[in-house]
Amino acid sequence: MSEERRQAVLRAIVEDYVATHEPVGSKALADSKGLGVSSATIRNDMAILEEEGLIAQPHTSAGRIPTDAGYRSFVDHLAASAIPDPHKRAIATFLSDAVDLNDVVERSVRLLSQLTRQVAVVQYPSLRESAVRRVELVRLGLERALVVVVSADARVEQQTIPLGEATADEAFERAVREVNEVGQGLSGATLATALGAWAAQPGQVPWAATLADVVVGATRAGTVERVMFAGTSNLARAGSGLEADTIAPVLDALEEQVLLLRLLHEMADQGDDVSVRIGAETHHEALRSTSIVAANYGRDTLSLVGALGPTRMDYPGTMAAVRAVARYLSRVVEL
Amino acid sequence: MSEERRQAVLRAIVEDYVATHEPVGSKALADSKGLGVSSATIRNDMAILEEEGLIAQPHTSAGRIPTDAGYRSFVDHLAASAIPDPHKRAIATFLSDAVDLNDVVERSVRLLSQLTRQVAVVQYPSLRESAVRRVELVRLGLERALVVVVSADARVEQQTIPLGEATADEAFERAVREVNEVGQGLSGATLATALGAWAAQPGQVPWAATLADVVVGATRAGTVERVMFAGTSNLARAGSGLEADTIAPVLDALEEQVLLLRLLHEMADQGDDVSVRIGAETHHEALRSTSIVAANYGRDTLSLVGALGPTRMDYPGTMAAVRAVARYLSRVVEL
DNA sequence: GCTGGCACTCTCCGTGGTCGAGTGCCAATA
DNA sequence: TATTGGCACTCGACCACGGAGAGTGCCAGC
Repeated sequence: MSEERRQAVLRAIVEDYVATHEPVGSKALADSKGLGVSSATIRNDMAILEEEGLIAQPHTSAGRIPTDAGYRSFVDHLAASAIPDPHKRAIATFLSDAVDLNDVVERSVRLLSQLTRQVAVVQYPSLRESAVRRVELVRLGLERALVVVVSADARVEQQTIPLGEATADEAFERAVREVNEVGQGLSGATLATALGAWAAQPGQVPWAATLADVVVGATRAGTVERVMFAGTSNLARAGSGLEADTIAPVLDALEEQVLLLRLLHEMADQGDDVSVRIGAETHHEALRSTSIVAANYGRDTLSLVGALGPTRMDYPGTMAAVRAVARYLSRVVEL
Repeated sequence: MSEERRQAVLRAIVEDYVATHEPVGSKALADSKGLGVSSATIRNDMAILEEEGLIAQPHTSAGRIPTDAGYRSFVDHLAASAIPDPHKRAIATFLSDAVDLNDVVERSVRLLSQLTRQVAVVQYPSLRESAVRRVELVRLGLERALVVVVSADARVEQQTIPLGEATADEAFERAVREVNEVGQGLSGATLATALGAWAAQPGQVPWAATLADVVVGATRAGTVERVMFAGTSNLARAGSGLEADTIAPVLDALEEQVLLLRLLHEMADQGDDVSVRIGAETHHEALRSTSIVAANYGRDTLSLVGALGPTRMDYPGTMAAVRAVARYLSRVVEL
């Protein structure tokens, strides 16, 4: 009753079930896979695996299917597999001529959804703290203005602020000029104190403090967090294996980006190369029958890419694709 | 055999079918709705409506369901209904404290999806032609740079350009300064000729023409067209009435924004208050069993908001909600 | 510790029969 | 002429039944 063989049986069950979407029986396993033992032996192993909670039968006298714990064990015993060559080429082609950060993210997410046939998720790279390059103010009506902050690492942030009351043109222009003079090239605490001092000057426009806050906020690390996703149709596609009524909550969870972000962050904190959450491990009711494979890319640990699909997914393939895309994204972003 | 009564019968069929999602028979109609005639009469009317192609029976001896043409007739004979008060209040609350254009769009789309229980779509307001306010260039590595164009009407566009070869810092800075001097405050053809002349000057950096193009492009009308959507889960929700296998193509169509944009534009061109495309009228295979209700908002005809759902949708309600959101959006955008 | 065999238990699927909603048509009526 | 009540008919939905087949657990033998 070798421990090894039982792992092999589990692996075989997972692979077969993922491929066929049908409970797998002892006989079929003994025949097709080259385990070299009879179906009776496999039945014994199955009984033990079931006691350990790794597999289950949907109803008496049906084949077995892996439980969440079973998938977990399967994934944990998985050796990193190579990235298929066609994928490599696809990635290189797809991402090579992106115009824009936005474009890179968009292409990545589409590509990943195609490679994995799952829902792909990419989190926008969040800022490292960076210096102010230029601040622009544009009037919107009498009492509002749009602040545009261009930072040294080529990010653009925009936000509107209330002016409180009508401000004369000269005062308006002067404020813009001064903010640029004071803030340009500064970042972090230095920037905050410099702009704070400026805003506190007597005779300053009343909205100076607000403006200062916005500029400081725009250059701080991690201000903007957005996720983009693609391939939601893969959830609904025939053979995804998700029940019709479980799809709606998943779509909701995706649109509720906050939820997804928190989850991705938790996963990133584990710091592995690629990390996997299976079924209930996501700690979200809506994602109970889905799994997420995620990896971070770039230098900091805040940039994330992942794929989401039914727990019954092709883990090795998905992990390889996520790893590959993460790697290429790193290369592009770290330029 | 009054023409009027037949319309009433059709209306009753549509309303009943939308409510129950089940084929409606002559007896049920005669009983519940106050048509004041017997079921036999209704049967006669139904026979005529069926000849006209407005209703059909899924199989012999079942009730009738409206065809696409039936919905069309129903919608065409519809009087504009009032916007329910709770909706009015919801809209006012939801949109009042938006920070940002992006924020307005995002809130609108979420709101509309909640009000209609359909997929909501909002197209970003596209630019009217506008003047250059400021151009910024940020180096990205040796051979690429990010161009940021802030235009007079507070839009920010960014794009990267190749520099072709390493450019000295002074030349780089000079180019930025000159572009701002030449372009600032100009728009349209004037801007194009001015920047064209500048780029053609002898001794100019090799990427001057590219830069000029980007700046001109960024201020042209209709450069950026994006749609944002929300409520995709409504497609999958129980009782949406869509078959599981028709959902995937719809999700694909949504992600393929180009397709959706073209369709919305066609609808806008009809110029009605609210326009409706039913089933095959969308001219897209994937949207064959869905309908779209759309309206434009703002001054120009390029800004669009709409709701997409199964052909069997609550047209009066959806139309009212779309109209309401469009109206409020107009108010916000036209500030 | 592995294997073959056997009895048992399920689900799946096709059959056949009943039920009832809904129809079309027709003759009678206002 | 339009409407109505009545009647025979059709066809899908539902249910019960039963056989087939896949898969299991257990046990005795190697």
